Amino acid sequence: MATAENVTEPMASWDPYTRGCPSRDLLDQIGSKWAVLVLGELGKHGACRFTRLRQRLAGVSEKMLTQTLRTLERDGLVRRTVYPEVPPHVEYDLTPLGQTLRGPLRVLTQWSVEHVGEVLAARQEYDVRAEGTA
Amino acid sequence: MATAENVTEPMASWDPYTRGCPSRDLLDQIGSKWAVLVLGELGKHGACRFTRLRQRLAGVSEKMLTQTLRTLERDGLVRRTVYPEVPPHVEYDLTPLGQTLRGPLRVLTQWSVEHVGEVLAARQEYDVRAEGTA
DNA sequence: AGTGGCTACTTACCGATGGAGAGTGATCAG
DNA sequence: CTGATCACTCTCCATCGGTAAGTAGCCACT
Repeated sequence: MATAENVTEPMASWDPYTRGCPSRDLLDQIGSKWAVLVLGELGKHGACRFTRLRQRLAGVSEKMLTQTLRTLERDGLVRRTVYPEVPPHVEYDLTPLGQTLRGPLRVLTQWSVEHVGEVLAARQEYDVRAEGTA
Repeated sequence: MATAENVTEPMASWDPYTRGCPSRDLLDQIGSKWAVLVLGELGKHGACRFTRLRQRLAGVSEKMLTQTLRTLERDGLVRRTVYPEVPPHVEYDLTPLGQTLRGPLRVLTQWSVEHVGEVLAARQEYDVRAEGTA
């Protein structure tokens, strides 16, 4: 786990339940809407260009895709490779660190797909009860 | 608009990569900042009152805690129990469906705690490179 | 010569979302 | 009749996300 030497302590007291802890921010980032989908897509199909990624993640705006990729790159989860051609050619793929997130995110994604029916049902039930109360 | 068929449908074609798919919304919800922490906390320590929860999730505003709990309740992940006393007494705990999320979320949380050091290091490196470029 | 197209972004604008903090209602202790 | 408790609820403001248009460099077509 200790790959970094000049950085902060190995782990000691990282706790997402503490205000301002970097692990909370990180948890927020990796759990965010577009980051989950970008990482999932790159994990499944390997390296991908900007426009292709944009098509795969139906509904993402260019602004958000750029922003998400920048953050992921800065966090060392995604690698950005530029081929200096015309027209521009840029490819994105997962770093080894990004690879380690594939499992956790796949599990989460699968959960949402598997249980979305139950959740939808619960919502209807809740809404009906709420109307009765109102 | 509540027909039994569209609710109990097993899964068929639910895909978070599709725009407007309920599974994408759900994935977004369960991965959101406060939902992860609320579910994690209720999963670890069991039933909890509002004020106690607010203390444990250092930094959450009352508004967001209320909102998060409402959403989680509506989605059938959290149960809200009111004891009609004065002063008010409300307890929250996980439903069986909520329990099934404990695993996936614990894995994600652990990942962020374990790898936050590497990410912090990557950020520093990125920022140094960016300054050199600028 | 000029127009448009390709690709990967930026930028400007605006409505939606999230956070800080004060207010609310019911009841009882003092 | 003032203050305390608990779980909200409301208001105000800053930040965020989405939409759409602009940018840069080179090429093909007219």
